[in-house]
Amino acid sequence: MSDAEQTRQKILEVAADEIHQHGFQATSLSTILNRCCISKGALYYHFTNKLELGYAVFEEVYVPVFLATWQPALSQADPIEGLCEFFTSMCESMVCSEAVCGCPLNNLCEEMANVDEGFRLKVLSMQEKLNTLIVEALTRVEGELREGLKFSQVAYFIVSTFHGATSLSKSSRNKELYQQVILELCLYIRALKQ
Amino acid sequence: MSDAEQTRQKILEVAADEIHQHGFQATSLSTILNRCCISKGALYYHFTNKLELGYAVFEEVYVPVFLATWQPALSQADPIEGLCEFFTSMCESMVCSEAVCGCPLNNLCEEMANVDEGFRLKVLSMQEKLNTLIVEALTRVEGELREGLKFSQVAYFIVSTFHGATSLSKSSRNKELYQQVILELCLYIRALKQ
DNA sequence: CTTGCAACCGACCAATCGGTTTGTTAATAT
DNA sequence: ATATTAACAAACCGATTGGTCGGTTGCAAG
Repeated sequence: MSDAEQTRQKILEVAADEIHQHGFQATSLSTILNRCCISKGALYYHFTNKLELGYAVFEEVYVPVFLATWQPALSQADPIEGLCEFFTSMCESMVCSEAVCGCPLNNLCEEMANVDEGFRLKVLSMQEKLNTLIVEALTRVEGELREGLKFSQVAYFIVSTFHGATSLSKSSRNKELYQQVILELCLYIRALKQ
Repeated sequence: MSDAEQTRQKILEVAADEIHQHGFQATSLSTILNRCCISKGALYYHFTNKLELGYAVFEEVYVPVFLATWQPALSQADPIEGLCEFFTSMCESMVCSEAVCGCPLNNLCEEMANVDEGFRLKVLSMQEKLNTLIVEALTRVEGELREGLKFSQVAYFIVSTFHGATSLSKSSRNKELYQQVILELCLYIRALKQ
């Protein structure tokens, strides 16, 4: 990797972390510059402005991580159990002490959907993509599931609940509340089977 | 109401709207001043600083509205149907064209839980309060419900899903997706009955 | 008639914001 | 050897931020 590319990646990495922690609007470029030990000239050499930096973070950091997080659960032989184990492991890997920053994508959705159309469409696109993945996984084991289920509706429901649980854990900083919602969600998911 | 109190209320009202639309941090005091047609002196006569104004908006605007929104649904003879009708009506009253700003409390939770401890605790307190209300409502009709239900867990689950659905509607600006999650949520809630 | 205070005005402040511009340096191409 | 360019550094910019402060007004009590 060239020096320039290394600089760019460092900026993306730090920016992703800052945006995850403080949101896009509250993220200060000067903070990113300090953490990267670079000058403003370097940043504006690689990105045209703050918004484009935000888009790049979304596309090149958040999206790949997001997909890599969900994919394994859904590509398991039994996606029902795959999802339940995924949610449960998210629960266990949650460290109480450190600040809970939530899902970067969901955060951007909450913060930016009304502010910038670009962010809104990108987030929406990812939500639809995830929905498709879940629907495909459910369709794969359709025979084992109850009849009359609307897969897309179920998929949106699952993701909504998961994000809602994440939101709850933000305010409570309490593993337990989060765990309760996840437990109930797993009950719901397993009840999709016949 | 005295002139001073009228000024204070006007500030609260406008600030509540601005925070709802743009979040707390992105809300500019000068915008509030312009909309209220008052000077900075007036604002700082009534509130010590921006944070205290935010707290006041939370306590005196958001909380009462929040409770007044949920209470009727839960105090119905059949809270199960009450909740379903409440969610459905939220769905119908949603105007597609106008920007969806989400639930003010949930917004503050997402934005401020990691930023300011005061906001976090206030939001958490309201979430617990709402949970208690739902648990009480469910307990009231315990006989009609399935056995083995953990009411608190169910309550947190319901609220999480509802907030997740709101978040989804933010990015999609699509009544339909929101409606789907709500439909599935109503299925879940009604299935709580024996 | 005066004194006092609640209620408010608006100029001012330092700090910070995102963004621009000019300058420098090392490497590479000619 | 010279010219060009990629890859930055750093000073600088106008705008805006939350916040302060000395002054002003209207009313009400003495």
